[in-house]
Amino acid sequence: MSGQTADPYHVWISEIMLQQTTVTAVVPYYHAFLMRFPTVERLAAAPLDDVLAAWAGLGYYSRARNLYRCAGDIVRRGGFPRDVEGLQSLPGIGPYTASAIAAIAFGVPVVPVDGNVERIVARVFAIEEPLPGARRKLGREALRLNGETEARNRPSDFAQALFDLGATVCVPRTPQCLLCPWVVSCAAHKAGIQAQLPAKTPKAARPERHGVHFLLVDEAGQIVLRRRPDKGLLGGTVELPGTPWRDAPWPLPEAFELAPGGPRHPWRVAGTVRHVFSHFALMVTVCVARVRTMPNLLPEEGFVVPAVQAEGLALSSLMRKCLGTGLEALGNEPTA
DNA sequence: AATGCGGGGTG
DNA sequence: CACCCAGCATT
Repeated sequence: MSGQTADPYHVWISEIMLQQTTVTAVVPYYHAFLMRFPTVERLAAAPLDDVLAAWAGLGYYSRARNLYRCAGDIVRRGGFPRDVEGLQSLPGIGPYTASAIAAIAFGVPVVPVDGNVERIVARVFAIEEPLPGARRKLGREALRLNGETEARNRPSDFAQALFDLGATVCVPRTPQCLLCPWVVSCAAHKAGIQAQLPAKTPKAARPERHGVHFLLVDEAGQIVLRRRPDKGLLGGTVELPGTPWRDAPWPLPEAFELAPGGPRHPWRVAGTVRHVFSHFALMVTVCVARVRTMPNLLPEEGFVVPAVQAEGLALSSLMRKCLGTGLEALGNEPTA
């Protein structure tokens, strides 16, 4: 598997399979796949279902669909693009995979930067800037590392050597520094921080907020909705009536006081819905109740609409989730 | 910028 | 057994 002779079809298949997937998981699939689809032409000519069947068990099945679309594109254009930009324009091929194919199949002097390479580079140069912000910097340093190695003029060998090192020695949690050929020049090892790198931006600690929303259904299949104010979060969208969203969870009796038609309905908990906004996460408890006839509602409590018309309204994805949870619970309930 | 997409490995 | 992993497409 060295140098400029690797078949781009083989490289492409293996790189797609190796996205988010370990080598040991890929190997049997890879061989079986190439037996079944020996060339890109044979792949493009096969039924999609055959391709999906060959992929079954590997996960991330959009990879298989993109692979199939991509095979058609490649055959139509008469072969693989031989540069990063052309490769990246193909479905399922992003920045990493485009660089990997270019380097390994075509000897283009680029360094494909995957998680392994990011980890190795962050450690060798002790780069403490967290990912993903440091991605560009790590890519530049990977190029610099390439220039300092014996394999500098063999992009394919350099890339594959880095993958091997990252997969077997410079592993995420417990790097095997005693086995590492670069231990003496590794800045992170020298500082004793190799296991802490690469750093990652702490996932923005979003405060969690809580609310309770209500799905009230009458015998005619009507429900109560209300419109949010035009300004602010989810402005102008339609929602199930509910409590304000606050930091503390709502004890149900307290929430029921704010339910449409008041607390005197047979409310029960249908489930919870979690939704992440940019600046906080929301946990919604969805409560449902069936009534024979709709109570009279104050205008601010909402309006009555047949449930089947709800999906035509401006429901946010949060409220679609809540409505779905509520309707599902009602559907499972023996009609009283 | 954040999320969903699968399955396998790890602590 | 909950958590973690980290390319690409989509939103």
